[in-house]
Parts: sequence; C-alpha cells; structure tokens
Amino acid sequence: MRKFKVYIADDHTLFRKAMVNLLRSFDRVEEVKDAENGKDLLALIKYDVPDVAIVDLQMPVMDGAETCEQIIKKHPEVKIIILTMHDSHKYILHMMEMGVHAFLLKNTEPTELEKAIYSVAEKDFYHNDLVASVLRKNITERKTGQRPHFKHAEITDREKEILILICRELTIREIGYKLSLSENTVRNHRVNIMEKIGVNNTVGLVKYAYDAGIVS
Amino acid sequence: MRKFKVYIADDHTLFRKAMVNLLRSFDRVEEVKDAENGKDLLALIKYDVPDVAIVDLQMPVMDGAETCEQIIKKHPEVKIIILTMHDSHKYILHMMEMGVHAFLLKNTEPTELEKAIYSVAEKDFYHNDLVASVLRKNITERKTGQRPHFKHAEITDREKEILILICRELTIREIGYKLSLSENTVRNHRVNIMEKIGVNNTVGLVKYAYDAGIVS
DNA sequence: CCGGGCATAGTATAATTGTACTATTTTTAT
DNA sequence: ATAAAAATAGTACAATTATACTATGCCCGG
Repeated sequence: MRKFKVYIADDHTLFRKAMVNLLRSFDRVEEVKDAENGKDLLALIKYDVPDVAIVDLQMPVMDGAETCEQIIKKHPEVKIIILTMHDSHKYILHMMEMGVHAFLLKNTEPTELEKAIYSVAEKDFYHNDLVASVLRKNITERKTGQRPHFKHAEITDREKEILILICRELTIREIGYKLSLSENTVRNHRVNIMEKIGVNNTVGLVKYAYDAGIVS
Repeated sequence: MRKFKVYIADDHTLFRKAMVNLLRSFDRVEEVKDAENGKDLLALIKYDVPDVAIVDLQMPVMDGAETCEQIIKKHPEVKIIILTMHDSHKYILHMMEMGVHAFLLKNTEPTELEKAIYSVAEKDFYHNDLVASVLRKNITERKTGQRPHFKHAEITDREKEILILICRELTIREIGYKLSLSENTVRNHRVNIMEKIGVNNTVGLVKYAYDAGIVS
C-alpha cells in the first residue's frame, strides 16, 4: 500500500493544527505539512512536492481559487482537495473546470476526508454528493436557460479590489474617490461583477465575497 | 492537578472532530464530548455537566449567543469559551455582559486554547488581546459618542426572520408579501435592525448576519 | 395596572443602487 | 501585430434602500 504526503493550507490556526493531528492519524498518510495561506503552501510545494494538497477556499492573502490555479500550473502532479464552508455552486463548477480533484464541505466526516485523499491520490478524482449536485444543477440551469450559459466567475483583480471596498461598506462614490476613478467606472465594475457571479443586488455581492474567501 | 471535562459544539464536523482529537491531547483534559449544534450541546450538558463548554458563535439550529444564554441560565457553573471566526466586536461585548468566560478567534494557536481552558476552569476568565481590544474600543466609542451608548445587539425573533430573508436576496416588497406584512413594516424592522447592530446599509446587514451565525 | 418593548403601519424625501446602453484607451495573450 | 479582454468614462432612468418621523394595539413583567 502506497503512503502519501499531504499538505494543508487554512488560515484558521486552530482548525489547521487540529487537522494536522487528524491527518497524521490516517494510516496511509506518512507526512503532513501545513501553511496558513496559499502563498506559503506554494512555497512548501516548491521545496518538496506532496501527493495531495488540501486547500481552504476561504483564505486571505491568496485565496483558494488563485492558489489552485498556481498549483495546477506549476505542479500538475499534485492532487488538490478543496475544503469549503458553504456549498456555493458557482465557483465549484469553475474550479472543476480548472482541474481540481475533490470538493468537501467542512462538515464532512473525517472518514470521508480519508477516503477522498486516497481516491484523488490513486484515481485522480473523488466523486461525492456535493459534486453531483453541482453538476446536476448546472445541467438544469443550462436547459432552462436561467442565468444564460453561466458566465465564468472569473473576477479580475480590479473587480476584486472594488468588491472588497464594497464589503467595507463604502458607497460607489466613496470607492471612486478612494481609487481616483469616475463613479461611472466603479458602477460599471460593480455591474460586471454582478453579471459574472450571477447576482442582482448588494446582498448577492457580499455573500459571494464571503463564500469565495475574498473577504473574511 | 485537577483534570477537566470539556464539551465542544460546532457545526463543521471536520473541524469539530479534529478539535476533539486536539483536546484529548491536552494533559489536563480528561473527557471530551462533541455536539453539532447548540441544542445537542444543551442535551449533553443536561445529562452530564462539564467544566468547560467550547461554543462556536456561527451555528445554525441554535446559534452561539442563544446557546450561551441557555447554558448560563441553567448551568451557571459551566465555563464557556466562545470560538469565533471574525473579531466582530459588537456581540462579543454583548456576550461578555451575558457572562461568557473567554473569546478566542479560530486562528489562535492550540496552546492558547489549552491555556484558556485551564484559565476559565480555575480563574473564571481568560483575558486576551481580543477581549482587551473590544473593551478598549467600547470605552473610546462611548467617549467620542459614536454609536450612542451601544444599543445592545439583541435582535428580536421577528427581526431575525426578516434579516434571514434579506440575506436570501429578497427585497423589502418581496419580504412583505412573503410574511403578509406592509412594506412599511418590513422597512421599519430593517431600520431597527440596522440601528441595533450599528450599521447603515445592506452590506453591514449581511456581514452581521454572517458573523453572528444567523446565516451560513 | 402601567410602562416599555415589540409588531404593526403610515407619510415623505433623499440617497444609493440597479439596468441598459455606448465608447475610448490600455493591457494581454496568441 | 492583432484580436480579445480589461479598465476607463459617459448618459439616462427605474427601482430600491436609507433617513426621519408619527401612531396604534399588544403583551409582558414589575
């Protein structure tokens, strides 16, 4: 039986350290390292490549999506398991397209995590209910034509910057002033974000920002 | 050296189970039980009273605040440690008044958690930077008169109901229709919530709901 | 039985957000 | 080098939210 090297990135120290304990208790995990954000995880990987990387979607400094993109680009042999708080379909689909190997909610059982680790390491993908529901929903929506064809939730850096300021309770005017932009420009970015993530009001924006780990 | 019984409530199974492992590794912790929400925790306590209860602030079914209120009322001898994701001052102050014994961010070191457990069990309160900053900020705000005197963040049930619907991206009109209320009534509730929690726009509302565990 | 908080509902106005476009320049990727 | 994507800025109008009040009936605790 092969044994695996597993790295984990999560900004919540308590959770992360507890997870390290848990992972070490798994029979076929032989080495565990942890990082508190995506950047540090990448540094670890550069130094020594693991079999599996467990990445929290919600992280400051470098969020889960960006981290995965980097890992896949530089080390495609590393299998990635995403941990997420909420089963927000939008970016899960996006990340599946990116080539992530598993998605787990933070309220799964430890044994399921263990299964997922072995599955991605050996069979490349771990298929669970979360993934199934995302796929099903995507099909349904495409069929009924709701949210026409799912514009990818690929927020640009500028858009992310503005989203963060929105979440700091700044108005369009204040953001314009802060970034030395016309109010119209800010408004346009705002609209573009809303279209990309498929919402139509402020509430949707803030929820997305939370769920995607853009704000914490 | 006395040893302690510790219970933990958190809806994220992975985190909770990992925490159970961690807690069991502490020298002076002799027994650990876990519950996935406030209700279950109360049931456990009813059956057998622990020395310390660790409660996640963000929980569905019965949120942290409500859970603590119940514990303090029925079992004042149980020491309570609140775990919170974000250092949102507002309800920390409120919960301090309620008589909670410690506040820890989820990104503290395991050793600090250990210290906190022993401290609350023996000395009744664990004082850390988070608590200090909340107290300091409260003093400052009272002095400068911002947010006049801190109206308690005690959202009523009706208000909570409306807040939840706001977070589901419903407009005032839609909420009014859904609850068979006048739009004006809904608007008034909305304003009252905003005043109670000290925000002045939708973004603040949604962030509060997230941080307080009212929505997940 | 009385005050206070709560839920209800109203009026009126200001401010901000949401929708729907066009258009120019800059940056990026092939 | 060129096409696509991103960032910039604009106009105009509709819809919603935010602010600031008044007012009434209800229920609960002292």
